[in-house]
Amino acid sequence: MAASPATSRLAAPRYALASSAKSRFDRRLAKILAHAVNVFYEKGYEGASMRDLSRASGMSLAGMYHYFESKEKLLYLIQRHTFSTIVEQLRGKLDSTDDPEARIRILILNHLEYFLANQKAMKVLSHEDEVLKNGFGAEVRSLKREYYRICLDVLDDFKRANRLGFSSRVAVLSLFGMMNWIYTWYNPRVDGDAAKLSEQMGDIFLRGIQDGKSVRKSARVN
Amino acid sequence: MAASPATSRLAAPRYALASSAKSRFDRRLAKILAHAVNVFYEKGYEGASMRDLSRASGMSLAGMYHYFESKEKLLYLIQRHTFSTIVEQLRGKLDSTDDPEARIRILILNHLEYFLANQKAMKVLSHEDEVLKNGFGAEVRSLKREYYRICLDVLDDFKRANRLGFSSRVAVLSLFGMMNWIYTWYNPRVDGDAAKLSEQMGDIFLRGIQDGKSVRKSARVN
DNA sequence: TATACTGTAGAACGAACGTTCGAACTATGG
DNA sequence: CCATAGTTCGAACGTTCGTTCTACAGTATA
Repeated sequence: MAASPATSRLAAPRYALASSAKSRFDRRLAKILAHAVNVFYEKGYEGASMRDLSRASGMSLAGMYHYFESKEKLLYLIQRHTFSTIVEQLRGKLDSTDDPEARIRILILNHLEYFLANQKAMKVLSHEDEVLKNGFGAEVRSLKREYYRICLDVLDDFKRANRLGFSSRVAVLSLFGMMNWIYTWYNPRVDGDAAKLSEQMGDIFLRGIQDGKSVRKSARVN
Repeated sequence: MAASPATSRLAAPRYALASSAKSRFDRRLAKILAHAVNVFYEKGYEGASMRDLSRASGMSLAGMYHYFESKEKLLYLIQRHTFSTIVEQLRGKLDSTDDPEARIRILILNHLEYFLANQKAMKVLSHEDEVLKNGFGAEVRSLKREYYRICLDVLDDFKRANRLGFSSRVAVLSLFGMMNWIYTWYNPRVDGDAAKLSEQMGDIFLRGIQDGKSVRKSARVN
């Protein structure tokens, strides 16, 4: 048979990556993933060839297949790692307070901090979110739903605490839009760091979902 | 020689499409573009093959090349048409009033109306915005800057009229994010039509960029 | 009816794609 | 020092890619 290790070690913590993975295999794989992120970031998933990816990692084309069985799995590993890390981080930080507004601020800051620190991975996550099919796609979509659920709950708490009437769904999805879109325009020199940006977006969003006489209904179209 | 018409008619209003294009050639091309939008929408630019595109238009692979000289040009024609139409529509509608807030409402409604009515084309425009290089890319980017400029001016008017202090850049780009992101989540059955959505987003955004005691600075993180 | 141009498609081009195979290398442990 | 497992890669597989060539049918003009 002579099966490759990636397929033979069926159980075992193959593809650890999240925790303190120590084996030579895991460290090498993590390096490959990091280089692959750069290539996917620049050329897109379909536009990046296995030859591009192997060149970027300084490894032969065939050698890559020792670490993962397909290009699709490579994208899956990147997306899973990125998504589960941001969910994990958010969970930890939200524990620090019960104040509903502060929790929304935390959510925004965490998202933008992670987004800007891992901009390329986050673009690959946002931009290539429909290419994974079947099993891999289902797993990533499940992580996404989990993240969405957490944020929706944070918003619902705020809404209840302040007796507000906005649609939580539209609000949270609008907020995601504001934040995820930055990969198309962010420039550190003119836009500052995550703290500055999250304060600005937080201000807009938090004022936006609260009641206020400031909005003149008369100015509405139709 | 036997040059194809697409390359031989050098001057002339080849690729009219925007205005009331009447020739058999233009009508057929418009049909192909419409079908191509569907395919790009579902598979992405790189993921869609010329064979997919020809199948969708019910035309042979070779026959397509009578209407445009490359796959890249096909994407360019789609993007240019979509973008110049939305810019043109916005220009027309903004003329109807001078009220700064009403103009922002118009901008949002126009964007969402067009976005939802041409959701597939708008996704192709948003999602495949980096694949066009050189000449084609420069032209589309120029249209994008024009649209950005108009929106920035509308926001600046509002800011000046109400003596507000927000960053117009961050505000307009956040607004684009809110609006453009909807292609990832919009469901007509639960989210209603463009008018409803633009009222909700308009409320969030307009309150968000105005001053108000509602935002507790104390709740800020760090 | 002869002439010229427009529109269409079958077949093929070379290049690039994701993936596989087997041989060769290196590291480890008895 | 040999045996074994883990790691690497050149070469090639079959397929699909975007594009082109050529021949031919349709249509309008003269």
